[in-house]
Amino acid sequence: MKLIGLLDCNNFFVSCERLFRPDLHDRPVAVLSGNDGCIVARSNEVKDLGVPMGVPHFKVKDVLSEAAVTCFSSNFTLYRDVSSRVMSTLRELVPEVETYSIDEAFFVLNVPNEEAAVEQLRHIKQTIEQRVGVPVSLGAATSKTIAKYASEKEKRGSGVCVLVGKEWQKETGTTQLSQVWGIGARLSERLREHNLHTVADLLAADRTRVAKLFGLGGCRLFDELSEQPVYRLGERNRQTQKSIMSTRSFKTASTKKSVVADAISYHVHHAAAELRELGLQCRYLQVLARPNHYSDWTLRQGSAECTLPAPISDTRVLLTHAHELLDSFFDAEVPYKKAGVVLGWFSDADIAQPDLFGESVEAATAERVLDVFDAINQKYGREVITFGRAVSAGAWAPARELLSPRYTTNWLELPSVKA
DNA sequence: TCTGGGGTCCTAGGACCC
DNA sequence: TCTGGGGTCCTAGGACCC
Repeated sequence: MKLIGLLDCNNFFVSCERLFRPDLHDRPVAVLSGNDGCIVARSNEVKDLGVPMGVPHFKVKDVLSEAAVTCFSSNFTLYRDVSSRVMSTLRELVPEVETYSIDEAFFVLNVPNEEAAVEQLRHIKQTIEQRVGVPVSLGAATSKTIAKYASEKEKRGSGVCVLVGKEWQKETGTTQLSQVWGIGARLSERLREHNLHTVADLLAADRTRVAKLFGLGGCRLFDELSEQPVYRLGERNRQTQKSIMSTRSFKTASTKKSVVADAISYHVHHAAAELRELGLQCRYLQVLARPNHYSDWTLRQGSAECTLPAPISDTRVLLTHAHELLDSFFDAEVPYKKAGVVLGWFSDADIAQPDLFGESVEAATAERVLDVFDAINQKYGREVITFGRAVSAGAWAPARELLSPRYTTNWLELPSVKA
């Protein structure tokens, strides 16, 4: 039988932090979002305290300090590196892998029967935990949606779970629809209004009625949960990505144009570097700046976009356009709290059509400048050199006061071991 | 004082056309 | 009484995910 498996790293960001802080292994640990704003990862100890996911840090500060919780600012450099170790290990063990997020991957499981599937999952779990050191949970089923549920089910138990046929049927009566992948707050409320609470309730309903009430998404859900898989495994890698976004909230709001402009410059540098790293060029640029989401200024947000005459990845050209766009909507009355850029409409840099009237000598020089530019920044850390002002610290830069070292990707921050 | 950042996909509604 | 109808394309916004 051919099953779909799901690998999920438990409390991933917390586990990454613990990897280099063994003293925190059975201690409560939490990781904060950018700007140290929200809780985005919790160890089991913190979950048991009743601290919800995504809650603003300031709301639970007292609870956290009372329980002596160790908090970290998010350290994506570290998490990305650990993630790639997990994924490459998984790739050695199974034929087909789809990286779904930084801490999850779907994969194909070819096994003679369910017992063998459980065995195989155990083997994957053991290998990853031994080689990489972060705890993982695995699920397998006929469809992605059920596999996802299976991986959650034994998270605190054996860590592996296969749900096929009768085993899955047994679950449906007690599985709340709100727990199902793809059903968020809105949809689960609408389902409740129609007296649909558990998976069994939904499966007992008439499919055409479900289609009418809940559209395409409802149909897919219905099929996935009836073991009629809709979503296939597909390599959704970075080459097929459709947009690159770089945005960030400021530490404090600002009405100054120079501050917002600095932020925009920084984000253009950041997004363009990523674009080149992927070997892509873009034809779409959007610039946005918005006030605090929770203030009276909510409706005064601005954004502007443009289509570029030819596909590019040159930071300097993007900077020019970005600042023109900012000029077009910037409003000196508004206290901006967040700014960013979005790049889109990608094409491959190798096969991209050059501008019909572009001067090829200039283009070749530009390319060499950018190669050197990227090489220097890669060697000495991001944004060591920039085109014009692109300050990564200052009035707009977010707070990251509890950051851990980049243990695995920066020579200066390697952990030292004393014998 | 203090509420993330980066994505994808679907839908409804308007514009336009014949 | 009776206001065409149906198709396509585009876009903004919503919902969801991690």
